[in-house]
Amino acid sequence: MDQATLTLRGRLQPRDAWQATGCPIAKAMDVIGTRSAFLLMREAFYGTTRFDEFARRVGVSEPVAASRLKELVEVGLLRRSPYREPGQRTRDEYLLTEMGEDFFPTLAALMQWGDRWLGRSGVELRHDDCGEALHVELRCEEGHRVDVGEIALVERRHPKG
Amino acid sequence: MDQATLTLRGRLQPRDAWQATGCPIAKAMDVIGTRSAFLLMREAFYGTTRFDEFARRVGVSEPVAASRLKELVEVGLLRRSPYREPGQRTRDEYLLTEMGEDFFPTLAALMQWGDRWLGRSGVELRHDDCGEALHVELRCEEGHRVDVGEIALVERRHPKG
DNA sequence: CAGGATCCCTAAGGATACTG
DNA sequence: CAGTATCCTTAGGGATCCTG
Repeated sequence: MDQATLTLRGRLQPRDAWQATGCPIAKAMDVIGTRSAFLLMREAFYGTTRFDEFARRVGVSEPVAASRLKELVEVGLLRRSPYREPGQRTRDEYLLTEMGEDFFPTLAALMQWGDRWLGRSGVELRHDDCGEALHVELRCEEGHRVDVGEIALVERRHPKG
Repeated sequence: MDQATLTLRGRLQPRDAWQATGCPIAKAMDVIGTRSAFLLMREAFYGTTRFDEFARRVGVSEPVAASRLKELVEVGLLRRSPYREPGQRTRDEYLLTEMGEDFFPTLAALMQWGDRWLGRSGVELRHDDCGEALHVELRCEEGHRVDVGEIALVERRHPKG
């Protein structure tokens, strides 16, 4: 029996427990479940704020960029903020909200996975201060690094966490 | 100027650097960019291995389950393994590969985000050993916890990392 | 520059029925 | 139980053209 085949198995009786409250992954994917939404969020983290930059860098058409950005604003991951360049009229730029910033670990995890399994890209994330490479990891409140094989899914203990 | 608006901004000159090698997020989303694929992977982590369990628990129709599972096997996140129940003929079950297991942090990150911003679900992940709640975090090789505001995107230094 | 309007194509996904 | 086949609807996304 392969260790890799035993992950979580049999220790997850309450795996239907969220049928009542809704699986958070399903809820998340309902809200930002498209490739273009993920890539627009990536761009937001890379500092892109202007409509046409989003469209160009992500490589989607303007109509797609427009509807995705609108959805991301409605959902609350981005917000519009007025700005004015000298001699120009006031326009809006798209900025990350706190909810949007908090989405970064998901992108980082996906980036890490893609880099490892779908071929290395030419860039990597590093810690500003010390210059060392970043990675995403699972830790418990006690600070232990947790491996995929050491995880249990349980009914939530503290309602307000 | 809102701190939340400054994330990564201006420190990401090489943000087009992967136009050559391909953005890992885009590659990942090309491979598993659908809601049903994410949810099927969730189920695989929860120990589901049988076709009809996948379809039922994820809440998708058999045709959708069939085509997604097939894609996930082709891509390499799942593999088929023969099993036999007493008195039954041999069948296949779907098991996580190493590539599939390595996808867990992405799901955990999405789960964490969804739980925080889209309403708490009734379940949570915990560390088997100590029983404490899990979370996803960003760390550098030096072991520092890294906040979203302290990240730089740079061209990769060590080609074989 | 920042979109909206329109048209078209393809992919995601549900429903039903059928097979080894 | 583990799918396939068929049909249908909707959503994602591209292309082109137009507007404030």
